[in-house]
Amino acid sequence: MIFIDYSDKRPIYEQIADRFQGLILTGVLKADEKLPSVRALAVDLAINPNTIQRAFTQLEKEGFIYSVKGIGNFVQANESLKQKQKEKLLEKFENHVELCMKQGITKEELIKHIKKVAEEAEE
Amino acid sequence: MIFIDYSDKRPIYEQIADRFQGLILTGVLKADEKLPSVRALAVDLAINPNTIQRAFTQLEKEGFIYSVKGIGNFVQANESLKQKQKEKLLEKFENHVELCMKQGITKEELIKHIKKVAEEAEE
Amino acid sequence: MIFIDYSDKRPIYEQIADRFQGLILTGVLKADEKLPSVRALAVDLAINPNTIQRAFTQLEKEGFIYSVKGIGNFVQANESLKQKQKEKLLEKFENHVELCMKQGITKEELIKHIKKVAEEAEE
Amino acid sequence: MIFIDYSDKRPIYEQIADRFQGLILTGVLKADEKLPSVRALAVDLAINPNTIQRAFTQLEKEGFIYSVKGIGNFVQANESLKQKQKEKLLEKFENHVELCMKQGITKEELIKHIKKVAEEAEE
DNA sequence: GTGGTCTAGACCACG
DNA sequence: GTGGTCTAGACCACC
Repeated sequence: MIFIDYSDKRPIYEQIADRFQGLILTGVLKADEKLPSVRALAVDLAINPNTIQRAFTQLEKEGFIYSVKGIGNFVQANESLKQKQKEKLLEKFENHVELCMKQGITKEELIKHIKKVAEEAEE
Repeated sequence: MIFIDYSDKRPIYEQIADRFQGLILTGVLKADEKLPSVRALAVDLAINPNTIQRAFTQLEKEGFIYSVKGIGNFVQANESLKQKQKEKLLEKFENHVELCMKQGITKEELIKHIKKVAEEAEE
Repeated sequence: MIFIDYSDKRPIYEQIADRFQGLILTGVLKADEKLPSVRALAVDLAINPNTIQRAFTQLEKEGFIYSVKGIGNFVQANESLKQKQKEKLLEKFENHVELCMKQGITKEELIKHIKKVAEEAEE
Repeated sequence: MIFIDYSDKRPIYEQIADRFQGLILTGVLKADEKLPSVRALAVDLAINPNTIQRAFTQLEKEGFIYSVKGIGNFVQANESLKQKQKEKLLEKFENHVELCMKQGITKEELIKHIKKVAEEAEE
């Protein structure tokens, strides 16, 4: 369910947080579902519990999960989060498109690549 | 011509290198044009000359500039670089598109945003 | 009558104690009225009986209820409690006012907000 | 400038973050001013550098400071933050007022206490 | 020297 | 057992 890429330059806790965020936003983890415990995950991934804890703390502050002392961490049921997330993605997308155009890539070319990705995804 | 964003998380030398890379790829800096000297830039930006040197070293390694000892650093005339750069951008673009689709954004929506950016750029 | 907010950071026993305290102070629970039994509440809220017991113990220590072994827990009839409670609230209120003023909020502004709340409550 | 209250139940890192937040919002620390270094503060307060770091990380995430690797942490110049902070305070204030009224405290009484605090502050 | 990340080990409150 | 906090000590990238 979760894995660490040590060749990735981003800190481990961020990788973990991002991974869970993805699982939540894509609906793999449903609302109020329990996440694995800090210690269990730490053993599983062979890393320090503190690092997991840090990931969870960040997820909680961002509103993706809520934690109950002595019980565990659970998925936060918040539909508006998905909307915000989508807006963020689109903003990043626009920035990227702008960058591409500055380098002389036409919009037709970009659209071609979108269709290519879409087809590959369908398969 | 060059500026530093201290609130940016990326290291300063990378910001500088990226900035020059952009100026070269967009044609603002032409082939064989002389870049500002390390010392002059260091004074100008009020940062350590080592940092500038590091940026230039990276640019040279990536093939954007060539340095002549005792004289200065110059823009590398290499058309194929632009091609490589374009491919890198498009690869990043495809990854982002894939991410967007995983979050349920349709390709029509993406295309709509491309057109929006294109129009804003024309103005 | 009682409910638990798991997204609340405060411990469960404290939430329960506070809730009963409110019910007593507002007069919903009258003097010498019997509180629900520890076991019944535990089943009802689907939590550990120890947690309920802890809430009741605290309430008893603070003088809001008295317990009769083998019979149950009852509301303490003590008018002076309300007075003490009021003083506590006002002390907290003054601290908050002080904080607001340190941040440059004028007393006129605060009074305006009080009137606003008062009007909303009348409706 | 900063002190720790060990009898306070809140975690140390939160106390420190709150204290700095206050100093920034009240204007004691001006925009772009350098905060004490993580290590220096740790020695000064006789606590672990990690704890300070945590406080700073939180302050940065909340937008009160920005950090530059290898240089230090600096006060973020953001006027809109003060506004947001004020709104938060007033919301908390209204909640408290509502609570007071539920316990039978009149608005006249509350206003009287505001004036009392205001007078004490003037002295 | 400075911030940022990680590990190891410990203690506490809660349920 | 579970999350939350703290300490001690280490290593890294950056300037």
